[in-house]
Amino acid sequence: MSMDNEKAMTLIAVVEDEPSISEVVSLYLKRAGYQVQLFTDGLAAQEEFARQIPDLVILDVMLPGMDGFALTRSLRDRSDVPIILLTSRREESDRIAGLELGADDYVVKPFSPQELVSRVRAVLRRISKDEKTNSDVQVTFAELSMDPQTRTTVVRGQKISLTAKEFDMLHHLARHPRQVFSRDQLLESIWGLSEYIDPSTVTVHIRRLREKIETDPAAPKHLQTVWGVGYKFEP
Amino acid sequence: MSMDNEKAMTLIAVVEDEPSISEVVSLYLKRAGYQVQLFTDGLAAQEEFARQIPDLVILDVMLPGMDGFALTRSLRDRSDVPIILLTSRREESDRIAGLELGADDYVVKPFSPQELVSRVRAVLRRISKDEKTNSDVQVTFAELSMDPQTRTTVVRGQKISLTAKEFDMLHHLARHPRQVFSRDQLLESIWGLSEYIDPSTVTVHIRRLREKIETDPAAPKHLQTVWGVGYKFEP
DNA sequence: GATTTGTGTAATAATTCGATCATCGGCAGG
DNA sequence: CCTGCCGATGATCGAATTATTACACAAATC
Repeated sequence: MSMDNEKAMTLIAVVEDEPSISEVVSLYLKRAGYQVQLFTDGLAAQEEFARQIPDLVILDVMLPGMDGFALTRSLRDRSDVPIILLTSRREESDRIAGLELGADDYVVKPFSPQELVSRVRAVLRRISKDEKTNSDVQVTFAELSMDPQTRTTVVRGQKISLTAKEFDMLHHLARHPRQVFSRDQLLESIWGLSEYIDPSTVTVHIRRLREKIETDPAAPKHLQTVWGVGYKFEP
Repeated sequence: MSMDNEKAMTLIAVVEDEPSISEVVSLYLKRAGYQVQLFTDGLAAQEEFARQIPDLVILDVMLPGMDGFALTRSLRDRSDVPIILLTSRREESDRIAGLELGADDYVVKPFSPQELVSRVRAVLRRISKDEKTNSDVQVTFAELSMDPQTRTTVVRGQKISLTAKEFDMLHHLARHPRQVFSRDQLLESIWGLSEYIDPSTVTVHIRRLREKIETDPAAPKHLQTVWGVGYKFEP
């Protein structure tokens, strides 16, 4: 899980009166690295929003005090904060009404928390160039540049060829320079959870990458080992 | 295969009535280095859990005796043990229900045993990360700054290298400046409760840290001894 | 279908770490 | 002042972690 600073600073307000739902949602959002603020009724939320507007709002349409639509409208009067609506009805009309009022997305109950998290990511990315999750960002450093579009890699002016996995791994590390990743983290972000791969596989890939990009693979300058923790890319 | 102590000590309970499934699951988990405890019905599992709570529970939703949901609830009442549900239906509602009850992940049958192992690892990693709450807060003082993301430490403008344990310990102390910690407290927060370590080990680590961060290690300015009590970090 | 390339795993070697021990030095109460 | 703790120091040794190499099999290419 990539835990970037931007995310850690991202405050998400959840307005939902059913604790069973808000708890799970809160758990997943926190786990995804966001800060979460919970409200159980619309009026309380509105009061707080008058003080501070969060970076994203998740709103139940049906709320005590002040319903989601009204809150959406009142928020839109004052800001462009991204809004995601939770609707328990499958009514198309709800959807339309919500979107017309300025919501950015909506999720129909019952939903999986994971789906909600990905929508949050999508909206943030769309609205405020949240990028990150994007695997097609170009990386450019003094000695290394990678272009995911063409999947080409240039090291010290020399174009080199990387295999698929090698490219993905180096790209992931280079996109988060200096940040340390454990073998398991790398496995999860590059191979995913759908298959079990032995962590030592990461070790081997790192070694192969070193042979390709380091001037002295035995004393790596860029692909560094952090003992007992993992690996990191040092530009 | 990497056979670390942490894993060798990790006990996973599998509650599943179909032998064909539980056998394979058990085989793969053992191969991945975990200790496995098998149960074929919910009640038996619950009895055992009353005695000893394992490190992770894999639960079939459909069970004789006591179903997965009920067992999840009863477990959650007493502990935060990570739970992974096995569900044979693709029903969204099962997913939601399970997650609302506090399960950490779920796998839909039919699943590959490898995927299950991946998820086990992912859940365990997430949990152990959560436990080290605030373990990724940056600390910044006049003479010391530490960044857990990159695991780098800068003392008086000079980047120094700390080993894993050294970093964890200094970070813990620096995160709570001026607060005194006994050796036992430090052992518990940095090493955890799962293994017994001689308290004098802390002494040795403190000494090594002093050598690395103090201008005069014999007269420490930052890592101070509080006689008969413990140590503290003075900014 | 044969050959080349890519990938994961296993076995083995090389490091690094860190827990413990033994000993020394200093603080405090009698 | 002395003595009984507690902390500091230095060295050592086993264990855990990473590096390296070789190999098997799969997938892609010709």
